[in-house]
Amino acid sequence: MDQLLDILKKNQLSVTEGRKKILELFLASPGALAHADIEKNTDAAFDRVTVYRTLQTFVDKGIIHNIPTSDNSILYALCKDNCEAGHHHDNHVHFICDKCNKTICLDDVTIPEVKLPKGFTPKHAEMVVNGTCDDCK
Amino acid sequence: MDQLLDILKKNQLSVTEGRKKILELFLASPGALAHADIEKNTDAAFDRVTVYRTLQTFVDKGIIHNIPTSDNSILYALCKDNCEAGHHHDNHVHFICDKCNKTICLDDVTIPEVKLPKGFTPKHAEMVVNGTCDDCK
DNA sequence: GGATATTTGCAATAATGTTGCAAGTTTTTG
DNA sequence: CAAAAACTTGCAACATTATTGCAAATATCC
Repeated sequence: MDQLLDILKKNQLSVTEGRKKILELFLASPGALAHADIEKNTDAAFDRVTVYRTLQTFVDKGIIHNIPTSDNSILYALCKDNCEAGHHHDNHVHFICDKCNKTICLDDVTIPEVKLPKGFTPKHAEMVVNGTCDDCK
Repeated sequence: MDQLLDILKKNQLSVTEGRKKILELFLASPGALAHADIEKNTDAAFDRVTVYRTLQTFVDKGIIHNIPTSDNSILYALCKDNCEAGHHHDNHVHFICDKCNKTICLDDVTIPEVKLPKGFTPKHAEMVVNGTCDDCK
């Protein structure tokens, strides 16, 4: 309970039912959530628009980050503590299980550096691995 | 010209105006293309549906592959020769330039292996790097 | 508790993607 | 080379996903 308020206040956000509920979902979820998941899990108690705006707000504040997927659904997951507004540090690998379809943040697996061709300067990297997760092995 | 027919015939595809034109665009483009790019560059000569279906056909045949992006637009790029139907070998890094916004296949940069936690079995990996490209440095 | 600032829900709109089917093309085959 | 067969296209309708303006509701500040 406290954790919720803590996070919202730290980011200078008004404490509202929607934000509390959505943030709660993220804290309770082992993996990433899509917009659709959130609508389902809140029993459509909040307007679609509110969910969109809440997610956007959370991304802006650095509370969650989004994960690129090949099938092009937008997934969101909690950021680690060291993320700040507009400055994400989510340089960990994301894992998508082909069986249960869950997306999991492998917080301990950092994205390796790669040597780029001449002239290319990297700023940020994303890495997504597909396969079978621990639960489905 | 020949190259176009070659690719289509190799994949047992009927040679049609739409497929020729769209494939031509890919051959001429240094980077990846989005559905919207293709509609623009063909002056809407082909129906939206046709473009969707052509892209899907090309992906199925292994002529192009799609690239995941954080901002969730679907991008497509040509596969190297060793891709076959249903069996892609596009394990190279993709680079998105923050300045010119182009997406480039770094065919020579292969995605590094990563050590996953116990119980996780990898099957496929994607890697996307943001930054400044050779043209915009 | 009341003024101010923020957030929400609704309605309308836009963008994106999918499907069935008839008409049009391409390929095959005799 | 023409007719048949196979495939592809465009249209219409529909479904899903996302965005914006604005008034009503809610939260914050004093």
